[in-house]
Amino acid sequence: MSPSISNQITQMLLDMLDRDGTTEIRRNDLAQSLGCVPSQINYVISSRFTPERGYIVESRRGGGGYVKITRVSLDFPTAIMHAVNSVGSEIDPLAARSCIMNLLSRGVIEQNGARLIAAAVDENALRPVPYEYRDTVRASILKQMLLAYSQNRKG
Amino acid sequence: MSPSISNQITQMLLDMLDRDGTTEIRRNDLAQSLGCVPSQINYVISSRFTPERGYIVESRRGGGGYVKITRVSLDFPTAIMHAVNSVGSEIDPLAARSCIMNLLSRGVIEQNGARLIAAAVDENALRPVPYEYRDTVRASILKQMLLAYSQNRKG
DNA sequence: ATGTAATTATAGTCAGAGAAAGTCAAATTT
DNA sequence: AAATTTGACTTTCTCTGACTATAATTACAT
Repeated sequence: MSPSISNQITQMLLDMLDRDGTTEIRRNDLAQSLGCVPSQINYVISSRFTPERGYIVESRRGGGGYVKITRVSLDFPTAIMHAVNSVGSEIDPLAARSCIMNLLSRGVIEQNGARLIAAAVDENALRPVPYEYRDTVRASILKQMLLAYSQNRKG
Repeated sequence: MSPSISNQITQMLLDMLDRDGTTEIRRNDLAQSLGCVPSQINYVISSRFTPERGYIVESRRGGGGYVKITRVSLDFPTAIMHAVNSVGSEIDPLAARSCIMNLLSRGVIEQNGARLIAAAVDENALRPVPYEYRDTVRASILKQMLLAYSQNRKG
């Protein structure tokens, strides 16, 4: 893991979330204590704690304001369907990765499956497809695989 | 073994890999320290650390970016490596299917894995890719997935 | 005491600068 | 001819700060 500030913030938030699945912060304080500008917290949240990835974020401005992050969890079929539906007709490498990681971290899919799916939709595997089609192909493969995955086992 | 810069880079990466099978570099730093242009690192990676030779490469751009190379474990079934090498640069749906079935029937891969791989290289998933590229893409994906599979525990 | 205005305390947005890595094809070496 | 070397250009990800939006609190007038 790279030592970028964004990654530190991410890690810190994940640690807090690991305790009870929810965390509430004061944006400015956190930024202060990490030595970055407040808006970077927003950047991290919007690039990593997305609904796609299984988080809901609420906030409030003004005096006594806060930012609250909650990790949501769904049952297997619902989670898979949700994921499939969220994919759309195109998906870029980062979003695909997020989608897979999200399912993995929530225990919807397993490490082995995640690896296979990740390998299939990786930019590396898709190199031979013309750039303009890549995200469309990625979406197609991802959806097919998730569907196939849901056939896989014990519900 | 000429002392070309590419060979030096290769050797350095191999040395790093010998420690724990994985290595993460900052492309620009490495290029700097070896006195070559950054893009030469890409050349080395794409010419020597290929899936056929048993390497998985991941990377990230932007601040805190990196290039990570992983060598699949030395004790993984040679059968998989054989399969990867037998695939070539193109493969049609039928051949792909029989490749997968073959590995499955020999117990090299499992039902679940076979299903995922089959889904990914299926004509259905690849529909969005122009016909002329399909078999090439299929080959690329298949190889990447088999390689990823060989990373799975209890293989 | 009550309603309104001013002030203060937060958080959000966005565009631009900065930091890596990737691509491609021409030039060079082997 | 094939492999290597190079650098100009592209794409992606991160960081920053000026500006905006909203909520709570305080001040003030009635």
